[in-house]
Amino acid sequence: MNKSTENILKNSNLRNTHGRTSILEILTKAGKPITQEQIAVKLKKTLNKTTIYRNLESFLKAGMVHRVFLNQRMWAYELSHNCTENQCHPHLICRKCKKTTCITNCNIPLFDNIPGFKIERQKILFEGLCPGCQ
Amino acid sequence: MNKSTENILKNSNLRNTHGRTSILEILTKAGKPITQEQIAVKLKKTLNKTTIYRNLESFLKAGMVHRVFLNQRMWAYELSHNCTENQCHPHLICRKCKKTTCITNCNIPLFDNIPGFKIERQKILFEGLCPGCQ
DNA sequence: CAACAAATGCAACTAAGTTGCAAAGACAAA
DNA sequence: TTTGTCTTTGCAACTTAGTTGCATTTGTTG
Ligand SMILES: [Mn+2]
Ligand SMILES: [Mn+2]
Ligand SMILES: [Zn+2]
Ligand SMILES: [Zn+2]
Repeated sequence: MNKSTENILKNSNLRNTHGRTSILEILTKAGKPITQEQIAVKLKKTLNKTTIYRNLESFLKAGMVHRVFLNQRMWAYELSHNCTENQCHPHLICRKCKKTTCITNCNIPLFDNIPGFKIERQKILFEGLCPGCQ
Repeated sequence: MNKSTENILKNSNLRNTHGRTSILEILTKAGKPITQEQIAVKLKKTLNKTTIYRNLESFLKAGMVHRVFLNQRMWAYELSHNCTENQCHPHLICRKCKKTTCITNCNIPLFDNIPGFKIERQKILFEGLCPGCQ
């Protein structure tokens, strides 16, 4: 909807459609990884699930979003603006409430000194308790 | 088949069946996370996939195996003997050959000092190049 | 506005894992 | 070693998450 979203799409050679801007808005508001289905229910004007998946795929290719694995059998997507080139910010899955939280206020070094391997990207998943569950 | 497998099963109140011992042998030989299907093709005497899943589930509950996430849409299972209580050993997925390697010769600290959170377990996934692909 | 490529909706399909149930098997007590 | 009971297994049908093909619609550029 807003100017910056429009420009982001243009710069990635993606057409400015209602679906795309809505999905980006929803991802921005979410502030954490969400699934296709969660996106679908938040949409004011419904979009076919195929379309949602295809849009997410195009965002992925353009580097605008990341696909995150969360111990369930489905993907979750989030804006990649809190990640560096070689490290996604970590996530925590709460043992009690099962919710996922982005951990962005931490400073975890990249462990790229593993003999024999070239480490390009590091992803960390924590299990434990979120602030609300202790 | 061997005595120790038998005892492991007994200690977990799991009956000593041919399927269980074969799956455990296969997991031991594999030395890395493998999927239900990969287990199935390695079996000398075929087992129904439901049975494989159910056995893996019982091993999981007993803490004998871990379920590992590998950027695909299916689970991989491995013996948990290379993990500590609060940290699975990391895995690397090679960008070139797509193979998964266990990283067991590293010493990565647990990042449990994240304000507001109680970290109980840490899982790391690396992307990069394996020794054979550089 | 016209032309064209890109995006969408729909229905059918695939893949991974799950469920219910009847039959077979493990194991311990007698 | 037989018996009884509880566990495990196989099978078929089902579920869930995501994908594919194709006809229609829409965005963008000139
Ligand atoms: Mn996040
Ligand atoms: Mn491993
Ligand atoms: Zn919680
Ligand atoms: Zn490799």
